[in-house]
Amino acid sequence: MSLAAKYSAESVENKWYSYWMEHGYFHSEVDEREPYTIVIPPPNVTGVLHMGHMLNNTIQDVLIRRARLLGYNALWVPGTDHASIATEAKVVAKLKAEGIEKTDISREEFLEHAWEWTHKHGGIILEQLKKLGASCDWDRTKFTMDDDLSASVIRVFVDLFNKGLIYRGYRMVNWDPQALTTLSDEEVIYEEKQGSLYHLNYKIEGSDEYLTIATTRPETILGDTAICINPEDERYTHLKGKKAIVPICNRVIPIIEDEYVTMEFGTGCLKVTPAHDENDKLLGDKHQLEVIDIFNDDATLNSYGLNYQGKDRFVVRKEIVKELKEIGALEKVEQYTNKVGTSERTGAVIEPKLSDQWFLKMKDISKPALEAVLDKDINLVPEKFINTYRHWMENVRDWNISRQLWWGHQIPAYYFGDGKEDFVVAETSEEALSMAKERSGNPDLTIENLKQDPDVLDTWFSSWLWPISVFNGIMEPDNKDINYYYPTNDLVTAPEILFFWVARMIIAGYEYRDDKPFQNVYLTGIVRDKQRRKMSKSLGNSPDPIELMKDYGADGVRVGMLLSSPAGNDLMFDIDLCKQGSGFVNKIWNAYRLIDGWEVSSELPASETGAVALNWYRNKFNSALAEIEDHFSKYRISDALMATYKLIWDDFCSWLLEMVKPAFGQPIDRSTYEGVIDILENNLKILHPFVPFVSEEIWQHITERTPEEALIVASWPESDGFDAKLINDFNFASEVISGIRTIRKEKNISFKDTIELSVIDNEKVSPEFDAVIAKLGNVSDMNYVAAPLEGALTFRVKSNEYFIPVAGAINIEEERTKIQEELAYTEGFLKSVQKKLSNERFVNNAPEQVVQLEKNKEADAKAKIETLKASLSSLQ
RNA sequence: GGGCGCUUAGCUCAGUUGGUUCAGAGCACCUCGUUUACACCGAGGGGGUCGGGGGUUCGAAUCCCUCAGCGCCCA
Repeated sequence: MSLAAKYSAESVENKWYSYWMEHGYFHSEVDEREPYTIVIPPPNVTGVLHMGHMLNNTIQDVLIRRARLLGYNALWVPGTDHASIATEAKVVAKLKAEGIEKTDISREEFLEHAWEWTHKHGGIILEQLKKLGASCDWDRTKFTMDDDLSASVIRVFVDLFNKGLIYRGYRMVNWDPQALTTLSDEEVIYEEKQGSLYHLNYKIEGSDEYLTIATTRPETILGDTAICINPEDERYTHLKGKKAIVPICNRVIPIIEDEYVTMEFGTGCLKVTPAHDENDKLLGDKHQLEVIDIFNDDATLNSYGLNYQGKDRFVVRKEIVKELKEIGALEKVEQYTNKVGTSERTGAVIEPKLSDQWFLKMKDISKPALEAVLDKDINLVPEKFINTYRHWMENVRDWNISRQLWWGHQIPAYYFGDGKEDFVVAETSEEALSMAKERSGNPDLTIENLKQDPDVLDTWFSSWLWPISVFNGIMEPDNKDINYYYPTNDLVTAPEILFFWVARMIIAGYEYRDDKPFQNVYLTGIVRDKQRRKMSKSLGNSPDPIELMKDYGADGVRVGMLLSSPAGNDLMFDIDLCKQGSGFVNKIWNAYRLIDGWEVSSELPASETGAVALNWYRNKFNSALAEIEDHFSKYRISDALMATYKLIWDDFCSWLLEMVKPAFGQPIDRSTYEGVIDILENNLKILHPFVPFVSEEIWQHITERTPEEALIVASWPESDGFDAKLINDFNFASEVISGIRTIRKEKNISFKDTIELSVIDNEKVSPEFDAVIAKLGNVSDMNYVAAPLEGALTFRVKSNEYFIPVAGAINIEEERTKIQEELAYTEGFLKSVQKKLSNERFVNNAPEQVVQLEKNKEADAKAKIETLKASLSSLQ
């Protein structure tokens, strides 16, 4: 049966993925082997695969497949995240399209819709990962809102509350007026926006004088409760202790003094609006100022907005400026660029807002997590992220964990009265009831009297438990899975969520397991397009991964993704890389086609050239394997791939196969053939993590295999060392072959015509590869000679000189020029080496090795010069 | 404003504590070749004063200073 000249990816991929699934190779159970575990960074349940997923899941699959081959009990746990705000936004939008407002339905009804949506779209992304070849243990697929994971979240909340680490606070938070929820600091994106700086005049009470303040937000003057000046500012000394009148609302407010005010900025006068600016709030607290919130939750103005009540903040900004101008309170307007916080999810401009929220105290709980990374108990790859991590952890702020949403884990706090402190925290409502009875002293309380806090927890408050909760390690802290698989080995994720997620998982790990959640964190780059733009839906610059895999095959895309993705560096995605990937797959395929097409003869004696070639490749393979292992140990996945790529393409295909290839129409001897198959099998093993499909296809095509013999569960080849001299000798031979090829090309000697080759062997090279030289150079006779051959073309490798006699006259002038150029160059080189060697300080200070190397260079150059000179004189 | 990092061939990047083949790879490019696995091919080739300047050293892409440009994080 002859194989197709082009590898057909799609049918092969489906065939082997099903085969792997059927035989349960991805599934892991606790056994006596050493575990190797990865938990997937759970993608949003309703998301679809994008290039970032492609990259980090390809890396994870490479790691897990290699671990499987290395004999570990490899487990890759897949799953999805409920993505509170993102999913809720999608459901709200969907309902809206159907004419249903979230505000018109009950929480229960809304959640029904949300679950329906989740069941419909959830898992699409996991199906897409299968196309990529991801060898996850799908029997263990988890979702952050599964019953056991939800129970874990609630238990942790209650526990932290009981430890006094969770508190309720009236704090300034980032409010998204569109989603009507708070956001964590990390969910706020600061964008530079062109705005205006308005200079406004405030009348001084009891005088005709004015003072001028500068603000970017004139609508907030209605919430002003003070003017602040710097006590050192001599311009305003006379205003100390006086009062100012806010324009429009005519509120009389004190003029306070604080060093906080920068005298150089604006006018040196600051309006203080404690309800709408974090710094103003601090000032307000310090000076005990009144707090006036002028906004409704959707950022329209409330009754403090007077005639602007009910209008949106940006509308009011325009209108109020107009009114201020009319009443003469607008001094001037300047162009001003400032950074405005916007919501990562909705894009709305964030409004600082004071409200009751739940917080987690971070300072003490995060200490072990900081130390773990600084002490290298946990390795960040690349290391440059350690600094960033430390900076964040040393300045960590309390974590606002409540969100005004419905989709997520509802906060297990139950209110039994109207007072701010009239609540209890418990895992169940029954428990809450008995606690509430005790707290209130009212034994007649019923479940109906309890009102659970309507907020849900920040999504990250469930995903920070992920490496523990997927093994149910919170609810059953001593179960055999958590004891065996935890801590996990490698985490592969994007640097953008180093703090959101990675740092918090580390914190939770030490708090709940007293151990790190993972040993190594591999931070991938961000996938960008050729113009360095981040790939995004809105830009439409992101290729559809599924389409890519159709065009280039999953293996091709995997190789394409990995070819240029050093850890932590952004990767400029270029579709040509996938082309290169599928080209590589095709190359592997065709190498096998060649071997598969050979007729094998048991009668033929073992070929000597074949034996030499096989021996060389085994050594070369071992040396490459050592290099590949080294790259893997440093998480240099793309370098490991490139080393594999070159080994297969250059050494295996271009050299080995050409060396052992039988003449046209001739069979190959069995011994050589078996050697090639053995080598091919080892190649497939090291290829498998990168290109699982084509490697399994070929592996299974070589011979009939039982399920236990599948490539996916084969053994990673073991290196038994290599002979460096042998590899060097081969390199020398390959230079000779290159020399022959160059001459053939220069002189237009067809490869079909045999040549004779004579050599003056000054280097005393091992003749081991002479047969190889003869074969690949199409040399009929190879002679060792003592004197130059006259009338022959020449080339040199080191101090060896090679002669190829040709019919017809040699252009002596041309040959002389060529040799003279080589001579001039070598003499120049010798001079520079000798200069170095005659420098006493070099000889005395440099390590012996380095000096010896220079001496070797000198000797080599001298030998070569002699050869060249001899050639020249023979050309006289 | 504070912190971190980057700048090496046309592009994307290696270059490990300063010292092995006058600085490497892949891609791209140029030339030649349809030789019986593969044109998603083969053989060969060109291309960098390692961002600029200064310093330390026998020796610097590598260490130090400085200037310029770019990026990221935090405020």
